Amino acid sequence: MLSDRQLMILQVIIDDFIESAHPVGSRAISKKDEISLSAASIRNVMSDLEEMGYIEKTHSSSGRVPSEKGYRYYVDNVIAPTVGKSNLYLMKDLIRDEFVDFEKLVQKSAEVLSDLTNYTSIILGPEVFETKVKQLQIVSISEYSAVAILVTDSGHVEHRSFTIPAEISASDLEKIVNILNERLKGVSLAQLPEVITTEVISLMRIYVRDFEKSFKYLQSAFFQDQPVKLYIGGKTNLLAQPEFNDINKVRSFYQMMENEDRVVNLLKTPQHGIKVTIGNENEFDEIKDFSLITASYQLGAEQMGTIALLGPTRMEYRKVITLLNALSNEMTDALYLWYKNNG
Amino acid sequence: MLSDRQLMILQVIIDDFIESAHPVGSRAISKKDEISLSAASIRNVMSDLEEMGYIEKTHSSSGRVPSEKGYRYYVDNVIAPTVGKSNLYLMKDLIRDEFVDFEKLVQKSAEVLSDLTNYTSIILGPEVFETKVKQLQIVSISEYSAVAILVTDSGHVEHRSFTIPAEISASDLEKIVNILNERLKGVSLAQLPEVITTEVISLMRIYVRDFEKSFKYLQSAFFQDQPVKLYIGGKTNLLAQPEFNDINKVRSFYQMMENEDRVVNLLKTPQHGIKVTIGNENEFDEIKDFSLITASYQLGAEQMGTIALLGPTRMEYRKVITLLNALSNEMTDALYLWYKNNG
DNA sequence: TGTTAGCACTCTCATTACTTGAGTGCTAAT
DNA sequence: ATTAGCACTCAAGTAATGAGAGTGCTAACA
Repeated sequence: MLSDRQLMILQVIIDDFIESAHPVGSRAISKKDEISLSAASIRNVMSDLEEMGYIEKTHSSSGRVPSEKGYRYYVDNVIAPTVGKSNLYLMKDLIRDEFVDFEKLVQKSAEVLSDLTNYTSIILGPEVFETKVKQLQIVSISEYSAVAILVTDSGHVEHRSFTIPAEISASDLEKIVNILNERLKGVSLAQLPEVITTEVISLMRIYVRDFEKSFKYLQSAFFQDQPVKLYIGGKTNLLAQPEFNDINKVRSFYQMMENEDRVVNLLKTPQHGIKVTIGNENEFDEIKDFSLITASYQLGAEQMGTIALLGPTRMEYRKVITLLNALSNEMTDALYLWYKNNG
Repeated sequence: MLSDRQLMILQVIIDDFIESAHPVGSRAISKKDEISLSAASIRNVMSDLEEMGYIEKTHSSSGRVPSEKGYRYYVDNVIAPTVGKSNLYLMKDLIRDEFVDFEKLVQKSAEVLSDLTNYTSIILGPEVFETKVKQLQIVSISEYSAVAILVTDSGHVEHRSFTIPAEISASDLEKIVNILNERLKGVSLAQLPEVITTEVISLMRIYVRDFEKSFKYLQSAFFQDQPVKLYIGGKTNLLAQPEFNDINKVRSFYQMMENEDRVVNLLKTPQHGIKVTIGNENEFDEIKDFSLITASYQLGAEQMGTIALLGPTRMEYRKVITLLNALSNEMTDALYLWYKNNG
């Protein structure tokens, strides 16, 4: 347990370092208004804090820098209790606007979030598996090609074009669509593949000549992979951070960000609420110099998606956590309202 | 006009520099198999070339580096005549696969192109202005919201969700859709806004009560901006180039690439065929250290889109130009075939 | 007994000096 | 016209130096 004095000084060191990115020395601390101790006394405290592992030196005679353990303590014991009290109105503005399109909203949120923080924001779109098919439709473009359009009850639209094999006539196609529509309406996207392979296939076999071929095409057009939507904002923001002066860091960072799967895995967390991962706490090597803060937004008890901010370990935790908290609440509220309207 | 000897040496310098990124000295040149002159003689030639502006020194006693004028000469007089002879089969493979979806094709092309060259590829999707409305449809999601879906005769799908204002009934909405469909079918996207404001409005006024409000919503859902589709591949490739060791270059480059409008403007060229822009020849400051090679792919006489590669001025022009040429031809062919099928 | 002034010590960082090697330009000989 | 030879230039790496920031420890102080 830290004494009041130790806590105070740890806090000053972290706050100062977060702002300046330079190691903090005892003399600098003693000059702060809120500190009325001499540099020498502070040195004693710092020595204690270092022994306990909360701060460290970059070299034998340098000032002190927060360690990951230090940040962790700061996040858990200094910031956490104060979150939730202050409410952010910027976010409200963002969401209050007519809720036209969920994707737009998420995209915009990512943008705002990165602008506000100067870090990189990552938002994982809502899980679409639980949404249900509202309508399936095929618009034929020509004799040889058509577009299949799938609309879900959440207003999500997926579409694929595909070529119509010569053996299938226009009337066959129409039959297929009718069957599919009848049987698939209300089926959740997660169940889709299963329902198709069991029920629909037998139905189709009765009505449609040469159905295997038709089916193959439709399936290739639609039911393989339901990609997770990923929105990234402010990828260049981190370039402005001084810890990014090493070009190799830049390389490995951007290489990681280009790999969507990797980024998605980064955010997949079973946990609700805010989660802070500092430096090596993270399991991915590429971001062992970063901190990642994730928050989930949800609909009822069911998790929907994740918002995250990625920045240096020297991150403005207080600001970021408050912000993320507010945004995830707003999004949860918005989703709830919207869902209610869509009964 | 350059003498044979001068041309030969210029070529050696450029080839060597493109490969190594280091200034090329007279002694190094004289050691090449294809050169049978002493270093001293080469120095004389180099001195001439420098005076003419084709090469330059990085400092008073360094080897020579191609100038932009040098690259320009190389591209115009050394490479141009040899292009078109060699045909690339990799590209064919790419395009020969079932032409399922134009967007997929373009995206894949961007990827392959950047992998093959280690530069950054940028592809501008086909201009959709000339494509025509095939069908407009509105799927209502709930009492309060709906999705509008627009399918064009090129198989392109646009969709927006919007909220239905309380004053508009379901039957009104149906009427609106019917009217829109009837009048808009076959109208090109470019004409869309005009047709709507002239013809459709008056029609709607007759049939639909309180139409101004409905119209406003539909319009906001659709007819404002038709975004150009942009595909970028291998954004991180350039990071591997030695000229990218300056972190500030990295910053300004990535900042530019995040601005879609800027990138689109970069590629908008009235010219058909291959166009090479070297360093300062380009009007955008951010890429004055880069070379940009663009090729258009087309349908008939009508330009459709642009493929481009962005790399350091020290670029493998020969390879890149050949590649781009092949790809743009393949894409043009593919589009032609496809259009014929959709006659 | 906790606090502080004082001082020797350590390490980084910026500056300067030195060395080496690659490359040029010129001149004189071939 | 070509080339060998040589003096000269510059970049880049390395070593030496000094200043500045900061620490740790000890002894004096309230």
